[in-house]
This record gives sequence, structure tokens and C-alpha cells, in this order.
Amino acid sequence: MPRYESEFPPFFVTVDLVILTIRDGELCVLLVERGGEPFQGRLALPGGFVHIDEDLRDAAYRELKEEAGIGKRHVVLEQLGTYGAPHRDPRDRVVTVAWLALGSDLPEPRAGTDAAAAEWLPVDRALSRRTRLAFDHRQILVDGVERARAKLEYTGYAAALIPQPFTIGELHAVYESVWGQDLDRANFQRKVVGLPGFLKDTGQSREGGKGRPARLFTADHTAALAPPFMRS
Amino acid sequence: MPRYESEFPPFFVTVDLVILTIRDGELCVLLVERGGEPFQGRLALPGGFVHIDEDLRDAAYRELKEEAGIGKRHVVLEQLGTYGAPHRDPRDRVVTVAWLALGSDLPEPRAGTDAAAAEWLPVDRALSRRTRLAFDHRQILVDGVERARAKLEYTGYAAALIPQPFTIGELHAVYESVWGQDLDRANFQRKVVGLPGFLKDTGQSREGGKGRPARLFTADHTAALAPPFMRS
DNA sequence: CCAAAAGTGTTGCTCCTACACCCATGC
DNA sequence: GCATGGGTGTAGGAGCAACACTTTTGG
Repeated sequence: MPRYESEFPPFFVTVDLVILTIRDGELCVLLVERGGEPFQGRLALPGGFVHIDEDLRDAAYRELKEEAGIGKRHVVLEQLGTYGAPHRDPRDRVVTVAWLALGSDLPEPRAGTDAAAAEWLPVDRALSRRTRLAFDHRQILVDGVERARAKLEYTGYAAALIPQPFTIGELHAVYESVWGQDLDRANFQRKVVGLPGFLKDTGQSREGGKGRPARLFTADHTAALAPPFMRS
Repeated sequence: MPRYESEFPPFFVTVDLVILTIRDGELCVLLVERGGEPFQGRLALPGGFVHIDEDLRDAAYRELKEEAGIGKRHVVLEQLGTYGAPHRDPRDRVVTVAWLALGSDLPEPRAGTDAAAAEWLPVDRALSRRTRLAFDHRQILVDGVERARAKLEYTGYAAALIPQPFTIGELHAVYESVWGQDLDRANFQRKVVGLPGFLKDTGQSREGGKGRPARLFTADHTAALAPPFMRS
């Protein structure tokens, strides 16, 4: 029998996911339309209740699979923060642990999900005035995007946003999409290949495109980038 | 009546605090001795249950006051992460939101606290093999210290660890204590005064010590440091 | 005077920026 | 050949590490 129950209040604990990927050169987030109250009909981050014997990270992976059809091998997952304002859910006391997931080549939302209506939305649009998200999900999304932007500076996270192997040009496009800013192509090339422990040359090339074939690399997205890339 | 109760399990939610300060030139953390089960007699991070109508940050501030006698104006508080492995508390399902607090001139633990035995322990000692902390608090402490170290690189957090106003020498000592590494005094001086928007010269000097009097500065600990300080 | 701590100068090197330029492919 | 994207060269400058030096106080 729980020892604390008489004395302390029970909470509901959920996980919510900020799932980011690049589609058509734009940074996009997966949103689902809520089928029930509260906030019925509004767009929300995918997520759900944590099970009683489940680790928080496992709950995030489970929701990733259930709501988005994405397996754990296709994303990098990191804890973003926990949101627990007393009335963030108008009906109960719900504390949510938000997670940031970065992936590439993620499936069109549909296969075997609860959420009937799920869609990839460019983050600019998801954060525009006209889009009203459920709960405090706008804030969570803002925090997630900012975290992703910051992490590109000093980790190899960008590599999680494109299928491997990739060309330097593709990696360059990821940085420009996420940061929304132009970066000198030539200097980018030198800098990124010179970073110790980040890229691994496969020896292959991408044939068949326009122009000179590009070398293909794989990358370790857990690598620390030193010195960091700067946005400015 | 809660809508979700029949369907989803209740959790207990706590906050735990990694409170860091500099004492005698060493980075120290506040630990309390547990008075009851579980883990009776072991050292633990201060913390406690979140109230039913309380924001998570407010709960952290309340525990800071109750367990350590520290008011919110004396620290900088930021969310560190949430820990919720199923059996981290052997008796109930408890999810804890950990917070990192940095302060200066913090009181000796005693005044009006529940925790009879609280003490400042150098971080090195708190993380040594011989010290066994309750729950998963060792991991939380490790994460907190690493976060603090990282944040000194690109924010003005160091200023939160010394009383204001302070001299460059004192700030220098903070960096060396937290990073456990020597930094060239002369280069430190130039770099830190040159960072835009970080230090503000008060026009005063610290008299009465040995050697030439040092200028006194105040700082904005929320400042972003660009370019960042590097540890290497 | 000397010791001690604050603060400045200087030098050589590294890295970055802003280009210009060459390379390898498809058509 | 030309267009297109990949990749390298280079000159100038900004910033940094290392260390010598000067300044201002107390005794």
C-alpha cells in the first residue's frame, strides 16, 4: 500500500514529443489533431500517459511508436523539460515530461496510429499566430526548437536530421534550414570535415545528380563539436 | 472528479534541489541526512512533494526556503531534468523534477529547517566512492555539476556564485573552482571585461586587501557570453 | 625598500571570413 | 561547349595563449 497517499496528492504524468525532421528543406514538426476533450479539434504534440511500471524514456519511445509509427532506431531522443503548471490541463493535475526527437526520413503519419489526423507542419507555421495549439504545447514547441538550434552548434545532432550516408551539401542544407540563415558553403565544408571525430568518409560518392559527384559521409550524432559552430 | 483516474495510474511528484555555492574556494553542494525511511541516515538532496495547486518552480522555491532557509532572491534556479525510473523510490512511484540552484553567501544550514542535519559538502567529496547518496541522487548531482560547468562557458552564471559586487580576481577564482583547472589570470581579465553586456564597472574599488586595490563589478548572470569561454 | 595582487603590452600563432578559383559530372 | 554543384586556395584580419612587464597598495 502506498505510504504517501494519505498525505500527498496524486498526479497524472504524461510524456509529450517534439518530433522534428527536415522535409523539402524545411524544419517540420509532427502534430496531431485532438480527437477528444479537452482542446478537441486543436493541434497538439503527440504524447500520452506514462504507465505505472514504465521508465519515462520508454514511455516516450512507446508513444513515438504508437502515435507516429516511428521506431527508436530512427530518432535521437533527449529530455527537453517538464511542464506542470497547476491548470495546464483544465481537468486534472497533469505533469508532462517533454522530449525532443530528431529524425530523418520519417514516415507519413498514418500507419497504425491512434491519432487519426497527424501531419508534418513547418515549425514556422506551427508557431505562427494563426495556429493555436492545445495545452501549453506552443511553449514546449518553442523550447524544443530552440534546444535543437542550440545543439547544432556544439554537437553532431544535425546528422540525425538526414539519412546516412549524406553529402556535405546536404548537411549544409540542414544547418541552413534549422537556423534559417545562410552559411558560406566553402567555409562550412572545411570546418565540418576538419572537426575531429564527427564525419567519417565512406569512400563512396553520390552519382547521378547534377554537377560533380559529392563524397558521402556518415557521422556520429553524439559527437561533441569543438570548437563549436557559430550561428552569427 | 478526475476524469483519468479510472484509466491511468497516479504518481507522486517531488522536486529535488542541487544547490551549489563556493565555500573556501571549493564548489560545494547542500545535502541533508534523511531522518526516515527509505534510505534513513543517508545523505540526500533537499527536496519534497509538490503540492496539489503549486507550480513546479514554486515548489522548488518553497523547498529551498523550508529545507535550506534560502530565499528566492539569493539564488538562480533552473530546471535540470526529471527522473522517474519505476523503482527509484522502493515504495511508491515517485517522479522527481530536479532543479539546479546557484547562490552566493548561502547560510549555514540550520535556521528553521525540517532536515535536522544538513551540511555543505565539497562536490568532489559528495561524489567520491565513500559517500553513498539516497535514491538516484548521485546521478542527479553528477548531472547538476556538469550542467553548471557547461553553463559557465556561455552564460554569466558564474556571477551567481559570488556576492556582488566582486573583483575580477574573485570571478577568476570561481571559474577555477568550478572547472578545477587553471586559467591565465591576465587573459581572463581582458576577456571577461571585453564581453559585451556582462560586467558593469561600479567605479568602486575593494580596499584593505593586500596589493593593489581591485575594481569592483556587478554582473548580469542572465547574460549570454559570446564568444563563449572555453575550458580547454 | 619589498611583497602581493591588479592590470597592461607584446608577440607569434591559429583560426575564421570572404571571396576567387579549379574540378568533375550531365546534358 | 555550358551549367551545376563539389571542393580547394588564399590574403587579411580578429582573436587567443603565453609570458613579460608596469601599477598601486600594505607593511
